[in-house]
Order: sequence, then structure tokens, then C-alpha cells
Amino acid sequence: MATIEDVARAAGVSASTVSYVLSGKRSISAPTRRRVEHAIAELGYRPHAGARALASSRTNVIGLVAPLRSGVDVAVIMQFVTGVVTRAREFDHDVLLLTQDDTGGLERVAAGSMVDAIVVMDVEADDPRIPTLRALRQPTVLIGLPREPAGLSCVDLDFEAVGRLGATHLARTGHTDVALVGSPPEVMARHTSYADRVVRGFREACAEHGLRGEIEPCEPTPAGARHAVDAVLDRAPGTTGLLVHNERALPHVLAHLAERGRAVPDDVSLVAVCPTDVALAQSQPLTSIDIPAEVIGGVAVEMVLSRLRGEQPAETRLLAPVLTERDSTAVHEAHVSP
DNA sequence: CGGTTCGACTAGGCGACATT
DNA sequence: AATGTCGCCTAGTCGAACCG
Repeated sequence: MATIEDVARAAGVSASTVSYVLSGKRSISAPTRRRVEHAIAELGYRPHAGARALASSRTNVIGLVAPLRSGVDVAVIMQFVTGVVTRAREFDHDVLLLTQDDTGGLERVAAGSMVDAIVVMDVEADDPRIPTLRALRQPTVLIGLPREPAGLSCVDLDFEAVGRLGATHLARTGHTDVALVGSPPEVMARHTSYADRVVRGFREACAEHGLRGEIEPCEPTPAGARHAVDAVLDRAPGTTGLLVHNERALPHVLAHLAERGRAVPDDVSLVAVCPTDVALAQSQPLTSIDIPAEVIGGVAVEMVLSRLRGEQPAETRLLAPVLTERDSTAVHEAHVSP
């Protein structure tokens, strides 16, 4: 294996010059740079990551804690992961993936200086990992919003605004009886931050617009969707507007509405909260509030690296939701007077 | 061990001013 | 007017300290 000394010797310069060619941190004359680059190519030189970490106290690795467990949608998780990895590569960093179930993994990786910074996904309102994260010497960014975010950097879609936007859109289009078909019961019970916030925003907007607003958790299965839709329609048969925040249940909700003879959008308007590609992949293109997972993952990396450079104090960034109208919503005209 | 970083050194360019 | 030289600045490079 060629070392930086071998490259320096071949190029007729010192090791530090090779280092500066590689990092670009100081200017190097064009002829010298060419000789060094030629030697690097000739020898097939790759810097030794361990030695580099030793000298610079930087690993150029970001730790990512991802929730690969029941009740979460792996496809959506992967969109976040893609956003994180892609953006990290743009900043010349690699990503070390940790799963949520790997208790102690966070401390092991952080205390062992295996990573420069950490991104944590799927944060709960009172996440038990938060004291640990606060104590780490590496900067941390949470994807999600804990109840007490002071001192921590957080980024997320503004899910409270999502709940509000969904209900408000239905109110504005004439619906008075609406329902939120939400996350799976276990996600709700865990007080996963985003699920709570959607519910809160939805309730607020219903109160503000005088809507009757049912809230029903939903298992992401055909039976779960059937059960949730039935529960809503049993309690509130006049429901004409649905906000569905559960993308695996989406196709089953649509199917069961059809089974019950409720046409979308003529009888029931449906607003989905999901990534755009999911909204477009259903039996009809759905009006949706996008979950820009890749964007959020990318923003998390930017935030954590800027904190690493000491540029940014801890901050919370909530991305404003955007609703796109498609074929699953219509103006409700039940109360039009003759 | 194999890197990175910082301070120091050198060469060369440039303007101001003095000398021929 | 042409030439010399002084001081200062910058770009490019190196050596040594340092990392656990």
C-alpha cells in the first residue's frame, strides 16, 4: 500500500505538499499539483482513513440512527436515509447506520470517536435518548421534534401545520364532518412526536372552523384500514372529508371506501399525508400534503455539519407543508339550498 | 504508525525612492 | 530617463510537532 511519503517521493515534494494538494487547504502551483496528482494515480494511493482520523480528529463519518422496527414504513425511512447519505457524500462524508434496537450503539460509536456527528430519526416527544444525546461531544441533529428541544438541533416537517392544513382545506371546500385516519395505534401510543403533532393541529383547526373532527388510529393492513374506516363512519356517518396520515393504509382505505359505496371524491374527499410518489401511485392521483423526506434528511446533514464547523448554535427548523390538489378532493355541496 | 496542521523560510513581484 | 536597491507582501513549499 502506497503511503503519502511514497507519493511525495515520486512527485519530488514533501508529504505536507501532497496533503495540501489533497485537501485544497493551501494553494499549490499548477505544475506541482500535476506532478502530485500523477504520482497519486500512478501509485493508486488512497489516504489511510485511520491515520487521517488520528491526525485531524475527524472521521468524515456521520452516524445515523434509523428506526427499523415495527409500525414504521421502511420505504419512507429509506427516503430519509437517501437524503442523508446523498447530502453527506456531497460534503465528503460517509454514513454509519445504527438501528434503534441497538441500545448502547449510540454511546459506543460516539464515545469511541467513530463518527464526527450524529443524526437521529423518529424522535418521540419524551425520547429516552435525549439525555444521552445532550451529553455527547459530537453535535447531534434530530429528525423530529421532542417536547423539550432546548439545546438540541431539530428538523422536521411542521406536522402540526400539516394537521391544520388538512382540516382547513377540507373546511374551505365545504366539509363540516371530517376525520383524521392516523398512524398505527402503537405509534400513537408511543407518542411519536409527528403523530401527536398532526392530531394537535387537526384538532385546533377543527375547533377553529367549527368542524366535527373524528380521530382514529389505523393499522397499516387491509383489516386495520377497514376497521378504522368503519369506526369513523359508525361514529360519524355524515363524514365527507378524510385526512389520512398513514401511507401503508392508504390503498386499503381507498379500497374499503369503494366497498362501502363511498365514491372518492364525489361522496368523500380524501387528503393524504405522504410522499408525492406515494400519492401518485394510488388507484387515483391523491390530493396530498407532501412529506419531503429526502429534503429533510439533506437539511439534517447540512445542520449537523454546520454545527460541527461551529457556525450554528442549536436551532429548530420546521418545514412548512405544501398541499397539492389532485383527483381525490372536491367541493362538498350537500347543504346547497334550492 | 500515516496522516494533518502550523509556523517558518524562500523566491519573486511591486512600488517608492535614491543614484547614476 | 534609466537603473539600482530597499522594504514589504504573497504564493509556494518544507520540517517538525502532534494525534491515540
